[in-house]
Amino acid sequence: MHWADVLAEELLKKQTKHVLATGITPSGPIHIGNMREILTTDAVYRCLIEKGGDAEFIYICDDYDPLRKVYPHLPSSYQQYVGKPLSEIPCPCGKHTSYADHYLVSFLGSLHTIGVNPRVYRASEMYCRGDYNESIQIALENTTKIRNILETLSGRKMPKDWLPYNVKCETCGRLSTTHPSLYEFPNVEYTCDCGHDGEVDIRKSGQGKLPWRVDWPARWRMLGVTFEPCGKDHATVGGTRETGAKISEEVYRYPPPGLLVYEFILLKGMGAMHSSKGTAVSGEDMLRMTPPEVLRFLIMRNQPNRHIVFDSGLGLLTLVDEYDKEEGVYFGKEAEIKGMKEFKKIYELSQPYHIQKKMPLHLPYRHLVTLNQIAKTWSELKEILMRTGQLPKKLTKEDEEHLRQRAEHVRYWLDTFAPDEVKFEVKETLPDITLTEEQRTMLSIFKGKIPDLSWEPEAIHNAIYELSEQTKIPIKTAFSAIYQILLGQERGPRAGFFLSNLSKQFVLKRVTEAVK
RNA sequence: GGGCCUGUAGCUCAGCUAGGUAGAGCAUCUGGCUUUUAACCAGGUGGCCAAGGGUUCGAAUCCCUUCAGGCCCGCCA
Repeated sequence: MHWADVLAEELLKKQTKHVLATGITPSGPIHIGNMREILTTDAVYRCLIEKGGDAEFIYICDDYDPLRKVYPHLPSSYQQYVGKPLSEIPCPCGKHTSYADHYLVSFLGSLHTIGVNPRVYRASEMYCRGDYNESIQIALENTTKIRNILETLSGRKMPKDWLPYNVKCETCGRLSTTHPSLYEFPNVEYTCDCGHDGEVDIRKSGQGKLPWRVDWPARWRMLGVTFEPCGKDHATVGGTRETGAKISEEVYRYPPPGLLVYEFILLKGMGAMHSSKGTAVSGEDMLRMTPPEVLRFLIMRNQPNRHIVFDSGLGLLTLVDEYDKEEGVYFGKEAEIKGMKEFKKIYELSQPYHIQKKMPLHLPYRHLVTLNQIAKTWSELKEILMRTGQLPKKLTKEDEEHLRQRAEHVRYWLDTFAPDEVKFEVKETLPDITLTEEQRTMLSIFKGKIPDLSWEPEAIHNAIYELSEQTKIPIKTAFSAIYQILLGQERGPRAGFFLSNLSKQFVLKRVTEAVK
């Protein structure tokens, strides 16, 4: 059974109604780990629905969290906002209503692309609307209990007059610089590093926030959460997962949800992804270079508790090939490979939206890498494919859209992470190169042959071989001459294939210029 | 100090949530193909499943111990 089915069945044993939650703080651009949290939840959600469960998928945007520091992606002027809730900090680009919104909007866009559309809650709204008021009061009244749980389980020492409540300073608006000192219903007294001392009435909303370790369990009860994945960073002994479960049970009297721990996604050769460290491959990059169904495939085929190594180089091409292979097997066009388990379920879960009735058109992904460097736009690319008979005459809308999307992803990959060895550029004019005498001879014979040559990969390839024999120059040298006059480099994509995708006139013209 | 993950062919890994003859891709070798961005086709070689113990008629798979590597936590979240 697929892991998502196993989890769904475990949940259904308890009850049929479920609320699956994910919570991600919009403190910066989406990263790959977030993707895993979202997609893991989505997989369980889909399985629950499929098995007749009554499930809801929610996303809680922790936009009331204070800005921790000036992250690498921020201008240094953001120093003044450190400590303020993300929802009350101006947008870095100026187009959104707040800092949090800036990242939330693109995050939700990314989710939509990969086929995830949860119900969105914003912590800032929940706090300001008063949803948390009761939870805050419960927490404050159980200060000793919470304090004991935290000190016992996590082994950390809390300050003497610690309270499970972070006041937002009425003067400077910061959450992280205040020190609550005394709670006497309904007031919390506090001092702030900005010099302001005061007290807030917790019956009024939006005056402060529960610390994370308390906020999490409070929210479970409030929203009826029954399942939530968490990264392994939370899963350590004495970590938030453990203290959260205890606080949920003993303070909020709510059975803690199933807290699935997922492993991190590592980058090949770079280690773990981390939201605040500014890593080499952002989630955005990953989404733009990986087709959505392939990204889902990557998550779905791996058990959540195993780490995944994402290779943004040639490994990406292999991943897409593997996806296509699996697709072929799913539609019965290719034989199943021994040891390929759960391929059916994995394929289904990999689809962002619906499953196609017919198998999508396959074009080798590596080939798209070549074509994308010959054609500049999708319409040019399509024209080449049509002209060379690589596409069926009647191209369905779905297939065209599928190919166009893949072409876009390939293009982004080429612009960013593709290794140099797969890159080339068809030069607009004859590159500044020096050909040997024998190469010139070969090319001039080739020039004579072109007009009558059937412009197909094999024919072209054979013609070059004949030339090599005729002129007695090594085949390598012959190929090299062709790459040099077109690309200005020694090597290139498979010659026959490559040339057939260029127009005959263009090649003839270039060869003519080269032997002048 | 603690937690999680990993250890299966030369390399990358699947198989471990069904205990029942050890799998794939790459590499290598053979044959075919006039042989290029990690070419294609057919076939072959290749494994004490990290080590040890236990459960079992039967263990890569379940349990315990050990070893090695990776990541995370021990500020905040």
